[in-house]
Amino acid sequence: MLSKKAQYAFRALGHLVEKYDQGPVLISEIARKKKIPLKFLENILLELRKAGFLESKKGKGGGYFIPRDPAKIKVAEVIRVVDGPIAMLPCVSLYFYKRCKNCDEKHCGLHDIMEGVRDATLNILEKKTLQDLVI
Amino acid sequence: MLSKKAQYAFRALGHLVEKYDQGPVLISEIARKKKIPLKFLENILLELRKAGFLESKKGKGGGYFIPRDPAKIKVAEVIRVVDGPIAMLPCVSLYFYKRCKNCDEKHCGLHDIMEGVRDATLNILEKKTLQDLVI
DNA sequence: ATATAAACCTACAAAATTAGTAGACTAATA
DNA sequence: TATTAGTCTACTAATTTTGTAGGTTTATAT
Repeated sequence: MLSKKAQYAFRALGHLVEKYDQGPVLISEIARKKKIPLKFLENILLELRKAGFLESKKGKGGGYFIPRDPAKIKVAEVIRVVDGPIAMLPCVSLYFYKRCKNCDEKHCGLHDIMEGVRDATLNILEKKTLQDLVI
Repeated sequence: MLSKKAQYAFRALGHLVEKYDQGPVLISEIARKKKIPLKFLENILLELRKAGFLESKKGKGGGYFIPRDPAKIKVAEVIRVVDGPIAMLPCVSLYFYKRCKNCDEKHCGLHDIMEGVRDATLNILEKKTLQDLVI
């Protein structure tokens, strides 16, 4: 399951995609429109900005905006930044790999199964982008 | 990510698949061989038994065993019992569905994306069985 | 019968993670 | 220089995860 934080992040990003190229959007507007706790959203947007998915502008007329083509920002990337690993086991994660304690990956059936699941999942999430958030 | 509990569950089930049709296996043996905390494992096996994936026998010569063809018990079923939902969003879960608050599933891009992920994932996990845990 | 073996069961506790809040700080604009 | 709006750190509260304790029940062997 995606965390609430990740779900909020996608809701906010969806809003910003709709306002793409229309200048900065206030955090408070996003919070109100999308019913997201304001201070929580602040932290989330900050994190997304530090990861390069968003840019911001301070002071009057400021706010957040998507700084590049939303169709170039992959859903998989966003999940990794906000929630961490996508895979169902550490030992099959591409970006957060940790070897299994007490189990040999070469002879572990679960490992192989979850490798398959990871590939099937990433096959979708690496293709879908922020643009796909709005219909 | 699968919880530790689920990972332990699969490790234990793998051991029991290897001992399939060889009579009951002691919890303590599984715990020792698979390096799983004994009392935690007790609870896990109990849960698996109540879900019908295992049977047990008390007293001397007792223990746990798989009561039917391991190739008939799906990995997806086990995950649902131990960890709950497999889907990445409540609103696309088949067995643990909850509608989205503040978002219309008909016009939610994330919903559609995660529906695809769910299908791709289940396509694997509904086919793989306990038999696939051992290689 | 009785001792022993082994699973059963409930409840609890500790640790980790997630969700959300507070409040002072910095930068941009008017 | 007042106001607007994002930045940042740290904290708290809630929930979930990961275990543990300890007595109860049931089956077997002597």
